[in-house]
Parts: sequence; structure tokens; C-alpha cells
Amino acid sequence: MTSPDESFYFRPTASVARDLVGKKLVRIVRGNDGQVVRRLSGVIVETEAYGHSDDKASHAYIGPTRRNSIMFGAVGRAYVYFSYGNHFCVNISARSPNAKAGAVLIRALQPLEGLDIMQQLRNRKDLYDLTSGPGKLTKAMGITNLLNGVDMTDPDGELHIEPEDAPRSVACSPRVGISRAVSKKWRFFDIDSPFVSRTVPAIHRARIVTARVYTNSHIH
DNA sequence: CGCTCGATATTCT
DNA sequence: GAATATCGAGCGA
Repeated sequence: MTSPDESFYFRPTASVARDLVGKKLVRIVRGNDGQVVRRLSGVIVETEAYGHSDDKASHAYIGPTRRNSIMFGAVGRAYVYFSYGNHFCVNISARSPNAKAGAVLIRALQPLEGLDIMQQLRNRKDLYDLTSGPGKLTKAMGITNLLNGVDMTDPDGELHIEPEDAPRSVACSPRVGISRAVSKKWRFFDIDSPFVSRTVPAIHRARIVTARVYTNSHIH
């Protein structure tokens, strides 16, 4: 199995966020002997891009700190942070070669492998409630700050991305749960998926942004 | 269904 | 002390 390499993540963060929709987030659990015990995975159906000095809503806007340092380092790494005092969120560091920082927040998955484990970790059965939010999916996959900084381009790594290139219709909208830089349309989601984190207003359902028609002017 | 509230890391005032 | 890239329990309609 291959994974997108660093060249995939060394592009404008919003482009990476768009192109991650439809790929698989994979969590590998290994035993003491190094053998794979379980695979947990899901198709990414919703992401958000966070920039640097161009983006007041980004953790990186204030410059490097201990928490956000991954956003300023190598691309393709997991940036895991603790939010609102009770859950984790997972991002992948990604940025244009001429930018200093950036990351893509994974907001929702369609559960694929290891459903029973995810249901246990979440203490919930409903597949539509299992990974339909950034805090939910980290709990379902057992992602904590212990995984902060892991290389997500390593196809044998505990946490990585795998291709899953069935055609997707991707739309964009303003990001969720922020109060600054609300005009940027840097949330990307699979317009046909029932697994996104919340209902998408009708005004945004028509804004198809595929790889073919995408330009930066669509998302500003 | 929609509302309020508690959980409490990290950063800012 | 207050705000933030949230979630879920507990409530009442």
C-alpha cells in the first residue's frame, strides 16, 4: 500500500484539504510482536484548511508555540491538540513551499474498517454518529496527543493516509465553529455523504469544487 | 428537536 | 478570568 508523500502536502493548504476528501484515514494497532492486530479506517468526507499569517482563525496565526509547532515543521505530520477541555482534534501539516505554517483539520469520516472497536471506544452504535465530528473521530480511532508529530506519509505507521480515489463531488463553505476569518471558504466536504459533521446549508450545496474546476478564487 | 451546561488545554487579557 | 478549530448529558417542548 502507498500513501500520499510529502509532495502531496507541500502545496497550498486549501488544495490539500480539498484533495484529502475521499482518501482514507487509517489507524493501525499493533501487538507487542509488531504484528498488525487491528486496522481502523474511514473515508475522509470533511476537512478544513488552516493557514498562518493569512488566517486569523488558525492556531499558527500567533506564531510558533509549543502546542502548534507541528504546523511549522515537516509536512505530512499529525498535529493533535486537546480542545475545549475534553477531546482531541487531528490535523495534517500541509502548506505551500512559500508559506511558513499550515494544517488540515480532519472533521468527519465514513467508517470503513474496525466498526466494532470504534463503537466500543465511542460507546455508541449509530454509524452516522460514530465519526461525524472532529472530536468524535479521534475518540473512535483512539487518537490522542501521544500521536502528535507522527509521520502520516508512512504506510506502515500507526496513523496514516491511504488513497481511495473513487470520484467525489467536493463543495466548500465557511469553516465551522470559528468567529474570525469567517469569509474564507476553507471547509471542504463530500456533497453526497451523509457522514459530514453537520447539515450543510442549501446555499453551499451547489458550490461544487472538483479538482478540474478548482482555482484559489473559489475559496476566498 | 433545541436549549443549556460542564468538561478544563492553551492562549490571551 | 475569558475565549476557543467541541461534544454529550439532561432537560423541556
